[in-house]
Amino acid sequence: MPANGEARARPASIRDVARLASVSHQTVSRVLNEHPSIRAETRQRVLDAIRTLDYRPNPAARALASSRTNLLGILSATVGEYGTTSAIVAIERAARERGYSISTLNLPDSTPAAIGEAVRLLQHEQVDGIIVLAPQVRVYNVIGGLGLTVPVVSLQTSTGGDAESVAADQMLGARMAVEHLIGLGHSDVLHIAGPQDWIEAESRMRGYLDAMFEADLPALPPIRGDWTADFGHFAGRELSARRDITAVFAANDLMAIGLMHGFREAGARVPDDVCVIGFDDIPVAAHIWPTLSTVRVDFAELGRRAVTHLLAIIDRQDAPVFEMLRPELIVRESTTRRATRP
Amino acid sequence: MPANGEARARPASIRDVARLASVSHQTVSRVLNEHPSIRAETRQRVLDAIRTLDYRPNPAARALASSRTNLLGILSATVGEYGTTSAIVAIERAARERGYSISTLNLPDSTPAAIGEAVRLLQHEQVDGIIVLAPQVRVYNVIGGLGLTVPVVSLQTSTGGDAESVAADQMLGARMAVEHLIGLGHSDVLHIAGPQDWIEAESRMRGYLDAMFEADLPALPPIRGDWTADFGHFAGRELSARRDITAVFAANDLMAIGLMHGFREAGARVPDDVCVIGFDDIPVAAHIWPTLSTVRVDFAELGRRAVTHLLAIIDRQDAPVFEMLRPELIVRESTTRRATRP
DNA sequence: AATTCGAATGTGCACGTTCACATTACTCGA
DNA sequence: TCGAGTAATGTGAACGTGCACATTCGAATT
Repeated sequence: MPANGEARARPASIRDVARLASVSHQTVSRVLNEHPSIRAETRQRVLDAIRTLDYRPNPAARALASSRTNLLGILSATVGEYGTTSAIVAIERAARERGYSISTLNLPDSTPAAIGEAVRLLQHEQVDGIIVLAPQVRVYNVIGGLGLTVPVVSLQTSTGGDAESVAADQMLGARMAVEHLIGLGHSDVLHIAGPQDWIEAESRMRGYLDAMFEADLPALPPIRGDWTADFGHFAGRELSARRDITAVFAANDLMAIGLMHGFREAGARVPDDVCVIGFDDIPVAAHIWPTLSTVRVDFAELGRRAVTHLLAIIDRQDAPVFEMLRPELIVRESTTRRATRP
Repeated sequence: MPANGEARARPASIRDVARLASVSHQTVSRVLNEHPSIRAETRQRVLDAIRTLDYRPNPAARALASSRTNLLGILSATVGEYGTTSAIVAIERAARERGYSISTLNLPDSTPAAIGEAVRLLQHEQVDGIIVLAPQVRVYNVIGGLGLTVPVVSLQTSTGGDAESVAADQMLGARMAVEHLIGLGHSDVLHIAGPQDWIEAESRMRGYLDAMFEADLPALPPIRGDWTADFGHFAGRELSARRDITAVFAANDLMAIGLMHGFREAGARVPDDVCVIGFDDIPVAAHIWPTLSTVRVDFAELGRRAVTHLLAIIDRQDAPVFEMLRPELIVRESTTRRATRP
């Protein structure tokens, strides 16, 4: 009969709990994992012992024995962007609420080698699933070709079939923006697109093209940007020479803001000479001058859906099918009704 | 001699490597952990076997055996803010480069209960160290009172002694901003501060007060904001009635931008009627109208330092002592020289 | 050639959990 | 009253690594 009055250095283990509750360690394990065949009175005794000892199962041991880690990997390419950041925060919250931890991995670049290495690293950490927030076509191609065994859910893919449920209808959002401009009487609407490889860039451009086509207006060749305000700034200065353009739909708010800056420097007034609308509704959009019209997407909700979806796959349940998230048009000063042409 | 042509379901273990290299598993372990007493030829044989089998040590097993996880916890309160986000990305990169993974935990609120629970959660994940990005005095008090065994490094603490080396000199930054305004001839400078509990808010306010005092100017009672552009907007409308104020130093860019919005709505022109300077240099600051003067802090460098510092503590080495990071004053349109008073 | 000592390597167990299987307790019907 | 069948619990062995200790090897010293 060992004297047990000593101060314990180590945290309590499952066997300590078992001893205190006068059961076997396996019974404790059953209580923890909600096995059905446990007498209510026994369960209570175990739970009491757990509380008394402030016992928490050791995740490393659990992972080793069960090869389940309760860890979700986030593979991201573009942290710093507003949308990505919001989504990540939401994912982390949602995951914690369900007992999962998050391991983030930010891609240094999106070469196939880097992507492959990143995925291998996450896989090696034995994550139970991966959420991909790297909306570049290339990334999906690489990951698809890797023959992974861990489930992967990606935000904003519009290429595959099943990932649709974790996407916002960006094409629709872009259409809403462009149709809004057309509704104001603009017929010469230019699009500043995102980089070629980006899925979101493609969807938004597609929305632009569709809206123009349906309104029977000639679509202008889009300009490829890189999402940054600096690029928008540059483009604005270049474009101000072209008097034929009366409205611009920029693929994100940062480029829209830079664009307005460029216009301003060149003497073109927004919205009087040219209207500008962005995409994302970043927090400053409502406060800059002129306040920026834009399209809002609930990135946080997207993140939560990704977690729900992924956990369903992990637990081999049917993943709930969501409709694509509907963006919201936010009209502000940068697209007020312009004087109709004489 | 076992036939080994079978397809393996499980990844290779340390014993598989040992068998292939004709050594004991312990020798493999020594090679992995860079034990000095290994014959070069043996090491090479082991390394070859590792490459052949694409072996990677199992983190869960390693954590269980050594109770070291190679995991760093990030406790954050304010993701979404530009500075925090930049720092987190940098931390993650720096940590990965040194073989550590990151577990992020975003505080839902900063009540002592939530903080305690968060820290306990991280501790229970057996993180080797924690980086705190929750610059509220309260948070440190709670954590300090917890008697933690894992090393904690926090960004931007100015209360304790040793954490100084992972901080930017925000007080200096604030002084630079205010002295800049004073240099332009302003004597009635108002400060829009951050929330009371925030260390950064206090440092920036202190810088304001010091600069005013040294210039022999009366410091106006600061207004407490909440970091958001919306608050700045509100404050701007309120303040525009006060004609005595000719310059405002806002504790961050978002409030500065909102403030300019409020002024604009009330008919006060920036910088002609009132100058505004912010803090952070968020990406849009250079592109809004008027372009925003501000103070730039290298948050990414701060994050890298935090990692360096923390790993040194974990490895029981002397932590390198950095000087506080020096902020940089960025002068733009919002604080151009104003007409001197008649 | 024997002795010594450090370098190089091997052996077995511990870490804390889950899994497969074994055992005991209880319920119900004949 | 007994057996069958299921509910409830227990036993021992993994999982893959690091640690403490034991052993062997080799060269230098006497």
